[in-house]
Amino acid sequence: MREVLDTAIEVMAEEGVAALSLSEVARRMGMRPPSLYQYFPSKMAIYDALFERGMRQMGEVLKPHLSGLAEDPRSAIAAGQTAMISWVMANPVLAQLLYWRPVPGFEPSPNAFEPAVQQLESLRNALQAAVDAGQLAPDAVSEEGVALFTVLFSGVISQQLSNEPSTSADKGRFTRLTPTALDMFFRYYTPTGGQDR
Amino acid sequence: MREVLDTAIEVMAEEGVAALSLSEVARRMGMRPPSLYQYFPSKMAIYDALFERGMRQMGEVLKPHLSGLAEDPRSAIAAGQTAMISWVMANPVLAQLLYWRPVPGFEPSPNAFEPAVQQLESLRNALQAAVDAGQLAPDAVSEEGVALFTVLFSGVISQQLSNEPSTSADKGRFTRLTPTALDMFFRYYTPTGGQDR
DNA sequence: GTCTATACGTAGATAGAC
DNA sequence: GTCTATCTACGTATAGAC
Repeated sequence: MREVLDTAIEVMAEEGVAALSLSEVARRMGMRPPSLYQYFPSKMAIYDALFERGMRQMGEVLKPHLSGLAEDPRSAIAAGQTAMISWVMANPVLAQLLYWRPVPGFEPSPNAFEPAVQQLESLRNALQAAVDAGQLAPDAVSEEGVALFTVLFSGVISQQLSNEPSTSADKGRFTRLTPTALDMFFRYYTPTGGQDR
Repeated sequence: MREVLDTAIEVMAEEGVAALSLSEVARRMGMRPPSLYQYFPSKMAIYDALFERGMRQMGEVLKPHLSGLAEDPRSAIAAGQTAMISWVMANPVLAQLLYWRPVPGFEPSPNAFEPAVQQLESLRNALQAAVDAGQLAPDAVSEEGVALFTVLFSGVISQQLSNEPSTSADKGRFTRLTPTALDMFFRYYTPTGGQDR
C-alpha cells in the first residue's frame, strides 16, 4: 500500500493531481491494473488515503513545536508555521490535495479529515496559550481570529503553489512572507495596554 | 464562441473544472464534437479563453471603483476588493481557474494572462494613492507589501472555495472576513505619526 | 496475490463529404 | 459550418483462472 501511494504521488507530480491514473501507477510498479484493487477498492480510496497521509504528515511536522507553547507561545507558533510551510513546498502534490479541490468528485472522508480537525484544535490551543501569556488579545481565539489565521497561511500557500510551484520554502516569493504574515497577525491582536494583575 | 464558453462553464460547474469534456459541451449544444473545432483549435484553447474571460470580468468589476481612488483611496480599495470577492463567489468555476491550478497541463498563455498583469498594476496604483493620501505607510507599495495584500485575498478566496464553495460572498465564513483582512493590512502599514508637511 | 480477458465507457482530434 | 466516419488512445472496474 505504501508503494502504491508513493507511486501515485510520483505520477501526480508529473501529470497533475487530477490526472492520476491507476494504469500508470500499475505500469510503474510492474503490475497490471487489476492487482491494485487488492490494496485499494477504487481510485477515490487512493485519493482519500493520500489526503489522510498528507494530513498526518502535517501533524507530525507540527507536533515537536507544540511543546514550546508553554515557554514562548509566539515563537512556538512561528516555528510550527514555518515548518508546515516547508513541508508544503517539499510536498506540493499532497498540499494541493489538502488545500485545494483539484479532483472532480473527490471529497475527503470523515476519517481522512479527522487529523485536520485535530490540527485546528491545536491551533486554537496555541493561540489560547499566546493569549494566556499576554502575547495576544483574547479576540485572537475567537472564531474570527482563528479563521483569519488560517486565511493568512492558506493565502501564502495558495499564492506560492499557483505562481511558483517548484521553489523551496525559503526562496519562494510568498512563502518568505511567513514571518511577516505572523507579525501582522500578532500586531493586529496586540493585547491592550491594560494591566493584567 | 460565447455559447461554447457558457456551456463549458456549465459543464465545469457540474463535473469539476478539470473534468471539462468537449463531447459533453457539444452534446448540450446539440452539435457533434468535431464542430467545436471550428471555434477553438483545442481543449486547452477553451481553458485559455475562459481564463481570459475571467480575468477581464474581474477587471470590469474593479474598474468602477478605481475612480474613487482620488477621493478616499482606502474606501475605494475596500469597495473594489469586496466587489471582486462577490464576483468570485458568483463565479466559483472561473475563480478556481484563476486562483488555483486545477487543470493538469494547462497554463494560461501570455495573452490570457495580460489582464492579470494590469490588475496587479492597478493594485499598486491604488496602494500608492493610499500612501499619498497618508492612509498607508510607504512600505505598503513595496514588493513585500503588494505580495502580502495578494496573500490576504487569495487566502480568503482559497479558504472559502475549498471549505464552503457554494455560498454567497456576504454569508461565507471566510469571505465575510474581507473587511477585517483589509483592516489588518491597513493597520500593519499605518503611517508613522511624523509630520507630512 | 497476481494474472488474463474483457466489459464498458470515455475522450481528443482529424479527414473529407455535403 | 456542420456533419459522418474514423483513428487512436486511454481509463476504471469486474470475473474468474492460476
